[in-house]
Amino acid sequence: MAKLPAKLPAEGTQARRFGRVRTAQSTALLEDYAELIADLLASEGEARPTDIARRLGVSHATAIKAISRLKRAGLATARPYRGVFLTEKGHELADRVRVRHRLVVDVLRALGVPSEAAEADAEGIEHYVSETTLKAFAQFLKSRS
Amino acid sequence: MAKLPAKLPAEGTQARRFGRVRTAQSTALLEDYAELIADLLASEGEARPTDIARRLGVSHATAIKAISRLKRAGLATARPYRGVFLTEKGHELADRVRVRHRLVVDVLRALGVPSEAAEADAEGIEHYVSETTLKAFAQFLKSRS
DNA sequence: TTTATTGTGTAGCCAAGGCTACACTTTGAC
DNA sequence: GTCAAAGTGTAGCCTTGGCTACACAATAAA
Repeated sequence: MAKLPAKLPAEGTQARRFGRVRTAQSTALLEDYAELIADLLASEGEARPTDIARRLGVSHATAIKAISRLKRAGLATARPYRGVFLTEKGHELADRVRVRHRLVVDVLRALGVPSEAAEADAEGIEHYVSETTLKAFAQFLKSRS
Repeated sequence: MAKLPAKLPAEGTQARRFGRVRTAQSTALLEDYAELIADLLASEGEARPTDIARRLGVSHATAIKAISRLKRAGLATARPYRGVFLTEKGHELADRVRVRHRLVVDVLRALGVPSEAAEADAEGIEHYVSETTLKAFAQFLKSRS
């Protein structure tokens, strides 16, 4: 974990926001892995490192490293040669991520973004949408249906 | 720059999207720096590493390292102890980023997101909005005014 | 049951983006 | 003109998230 900067007192709005983005970036990847693992567990009954790697387009070594970060974060468990599983915390995260993803995609589509682009962009956008914004999105969708 | 993965042929949609997100992430920071430098040049007449660092809430060493990446990318120039300047390419990038940022903020606000959250979230979101989505956003704003 | 294929895990390398520590310029106040 | 303060730059360290290469385990085929 990166050490906290020497000066914590809010240096200004911009600095605070920039910091938030950095934090989000570091969790974005764990979120993606958690979601994919939940997905594989649901559809295949198991989540193996190689499958995960293939789905994400990375090498299996990269996937395995990410999995150990998940384990360290208390999101997953894995026994050698026996696949990966999510902890309760991991499942909760995956659920939250899935809901958020759908919401972002739906809003984009409601704004007139073609499905393909909506899905693709949501993949990046979703990690930076705050609770506040999420609520507004839900509200917006409800109001126009 | 990270080397290209061995297998380029699209492994599948998910892998392609994941890859796009990774690419966007690597340019996000350069975009933020370029925008800030343009901002400082416009408002202060000069962009000094320490100011940049303060505004972003990072150490000056970090800012200086980022500036040399900007130089390597052909986006900025700098002479020792003489501040940072943007190349034409850098200015173009900064302009594009600024326009995109405004558009994202405006759309979020139009969706009912409070200004503060809209500004903060846009900081993260903007880097992942494709041209297609941007066009849809512009269209949406125009249609409802 | 041996063996080939596939999967897993580890080690080691790289670049990015953080940090602190230290040395060197510049600049501004006497 | 000197000197202290502020700014700049470099070096070195860390973690993350990529990669390849190689060794080991499991499984399927002969």
